[in-house]
Amino acid sequence: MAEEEDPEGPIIPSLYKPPALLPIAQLKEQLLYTIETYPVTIVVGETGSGKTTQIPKFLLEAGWCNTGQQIAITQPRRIACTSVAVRVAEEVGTSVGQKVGYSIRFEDVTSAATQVKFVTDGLLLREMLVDPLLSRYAVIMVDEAHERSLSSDILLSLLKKVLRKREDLRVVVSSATLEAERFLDFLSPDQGEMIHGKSKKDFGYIIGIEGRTYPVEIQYLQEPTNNYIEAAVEAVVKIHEHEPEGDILVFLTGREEIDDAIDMLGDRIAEMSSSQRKLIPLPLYAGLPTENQNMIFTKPPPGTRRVIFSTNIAEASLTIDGIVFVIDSGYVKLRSYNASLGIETLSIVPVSKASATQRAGRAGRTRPGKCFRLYTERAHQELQEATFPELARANLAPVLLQLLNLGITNLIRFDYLSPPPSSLVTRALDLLYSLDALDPYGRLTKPLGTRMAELPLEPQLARALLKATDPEFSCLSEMLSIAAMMTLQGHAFVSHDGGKKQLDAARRRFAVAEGDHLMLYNVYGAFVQAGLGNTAWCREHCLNHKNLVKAVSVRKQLAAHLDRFGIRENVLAAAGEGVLRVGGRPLAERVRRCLATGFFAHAARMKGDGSFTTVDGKTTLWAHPSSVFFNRKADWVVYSEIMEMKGKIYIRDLSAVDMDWLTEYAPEYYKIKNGRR
DNA sequence: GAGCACTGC
Repeated sequence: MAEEEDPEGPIIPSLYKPPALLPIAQLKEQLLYTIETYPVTIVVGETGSGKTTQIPKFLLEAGWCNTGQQIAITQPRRIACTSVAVRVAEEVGTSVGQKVGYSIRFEDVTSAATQVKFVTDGLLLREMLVDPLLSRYAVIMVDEAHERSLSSDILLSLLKKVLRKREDLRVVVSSATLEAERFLDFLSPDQGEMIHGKSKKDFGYIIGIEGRTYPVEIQYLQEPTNNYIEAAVEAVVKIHEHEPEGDILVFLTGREEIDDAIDMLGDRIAEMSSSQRKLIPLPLYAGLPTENQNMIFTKPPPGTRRVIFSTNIAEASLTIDGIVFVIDSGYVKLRSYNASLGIETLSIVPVSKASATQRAGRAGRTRPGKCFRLYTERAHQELQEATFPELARANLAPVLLQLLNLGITNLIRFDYLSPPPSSLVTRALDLLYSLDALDPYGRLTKPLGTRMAELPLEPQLARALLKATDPEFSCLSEMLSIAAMMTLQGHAFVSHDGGKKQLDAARRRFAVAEGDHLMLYNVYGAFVQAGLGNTAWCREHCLNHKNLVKAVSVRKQLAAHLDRFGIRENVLAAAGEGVLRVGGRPLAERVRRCLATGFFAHAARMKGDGSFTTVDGKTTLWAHPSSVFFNRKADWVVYSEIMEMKGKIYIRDLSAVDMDWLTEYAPEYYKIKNGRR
C-alpha cells in the first residue's frame, strides 16, 4: 500500500480532533492501510455509517482471511449478531453460515467455510478459555465499545494483553467520539515502552466516518418540570396538533410510567374531535409478551400517528421505523451494586449526554426530525458525558471468577479500562472465598472453583448445582430445572392481557409451601409435560412461552457442562422415577438443603408483620409480591436475589430452610459472622 | 404490604 495514503501523519492523542468525516466508501483504502499498518484502529463511526457491515467486507476482500484465519466482530447483543450477519452474507452473495456466519449462545451458525464471524462479546470471552490468544482470528473488531458493557470492557483488557503477544493481530474498536482517545491510549504502549518495535505513536490510529442520518432539531423546556409523565403527554398532544405526520417515540423509565402515560393520553384522546382521534398509543418494554412487542413492527392504518411509550430498550436495542419525533424524559432506570450492603439498587437517574444524543438520533433515521427534551438546556449541560461503565457498578463475582479461570491472578491490579472501586473487588473475592471457589491464597480451587467459573450461572447458584450430586442431596435433575428457571429472572410468568388477578391465580396453581424454587420446578415440569410447543397451555397459565423454551435450552446446556465434568444426570431421576428418599429425607427437603449450600449468605427470617430481617437483624427486607411468601408464613428462608426499589428492599426467589442447615453447610461463614457480633 | 431498566454466557 502506498505511503502517501497515511492520512494525517503522526497523531498526538491528547490533541486529537476528528478529521473531516467522510463516507465509508471513500475511506476504504485509508481504513485498509491503517489496519495494515497499525495494530490498533479506532473507528469513530456515527450512526448509520455502515462501519459494522462494510469494514468486515473490506477486510475480506483485502485478503485478511487468506491464511485460513477468521475475522471476528463482537456485538453486545444477540440480535445485532444475527441481523448484521444476514445482511453482510447477502451483500457478499452467500448464505449465512457459509463465508459469513454468526455465533451466539445456543446458536452457532458457522462452518469450515466461515471467514467473517459475528459473535457476542460475552461468547468471545468464553472462547478465550479454550484459545487464550484467539489465534484463529486475524482481526478482531470490538463494535459498540463506547457502550462500555461489562464484557466488552473486559475483552479490551484481555485484547491489550494478547496484542503484546501476537504481532500479527489487528484490533479494530468502534467507538463514539468521546471515548476514542481513551481506547487508543489504553491499548497503546506506555510512554517510552516499545511493543513489537512500535512506540505509542505508531501503535494505533483514529479514523472518523460520516453517518447517513438526517438532522434532528432539538428543543428544550424553558422551565423545568416536576412531572415528566404529564409533560410528555402534553408534548404528544402538541405535536399531534401542530406538527406534520410522523410517529412519536417517548422515552420513560419503566412499565408503571408507561402505563400511566398511556392512560393519561387515552383521556386526552377521548376529548378530541373524531377527525383528530387518529392517535394510537403503544407500550414498549422488554417484559412485554412478544406478540405485543411485535405490534411495534406492524404498519399502522394510513393517516394515523403512533405514539410509542418506551423504556430504554428503544435507545439502542431496538430500532423502530417511521419515528420522526422523539420526546425524552431525560431519565433512565439504572441498576447499581452497593458493595458494603451487598444489595443491588434499581433507581431512576438522569441520562448521560451520550444517551440523550442517541435518543434524539432515533428521530432522524428516515427524514429530518425533532426531539423535545423535557428538561432545560442548562440541565442538559450539567449531565454526565457518558453513562458510568457497567464494570464500575456491578457485582463483580461472576467476572472475577472468569478472569481467574483465564489465569489472571492479581485481580486488584488487573489492567481495567476503568478500575472498579476496590470495595467491589474485595466484596466479590469475599463471596467467592466463602463459596469455596477460592482458597485462602486467592487461587481458584479445583475442581469446584474452575467448574463454577465455567458454568454460565451466578456463583451461588453454580455452587448449589454442583453440590446436587452429593449423596445427601441427590437432586441433580431437580436442581438443573430450578437453575434453568432461575436464569429467567422472574420472567417465567407474564400477564397477557394486563390481568393481575389471572396472573396471581396462575401463580397460586403452581405454588408450594416450601417456596419459590420448588414452584419454579413445578412450572418447568408441567411445561415439559404439556409439550414444548404448547403456546395455548402457556397462555392459559399466564406463562411466557418464549422464556420457558429458553429454560429448556439452558437446562440442556448446563447438563452438557456437567457432562464434561463427568457428572451425569440419573436418567431415572430425570423421568421422575428416581429414589425419592435418601436417609429418610424427602426430595423437597434435599433440594432446599442443596440451595442452602449456595445461598447461605442470603438468609433472612420472617417477623410477625410478614416482613423479614437479615441475619444480623439490622435490615428489613420484603418478599417480592411474586413470592409464595408474600402472603404465607415462614421462619428462616434463603433467597437468590436482593434489590432495592423505591427505598424498599425486596427479596426474590425464596425457599424455606432451617437455621441449622446454614451453620451446617457454611460453618466458617457463620462463625466469622458470630465472632464479629 | 404491592411489583424488574437493559444486556449476556
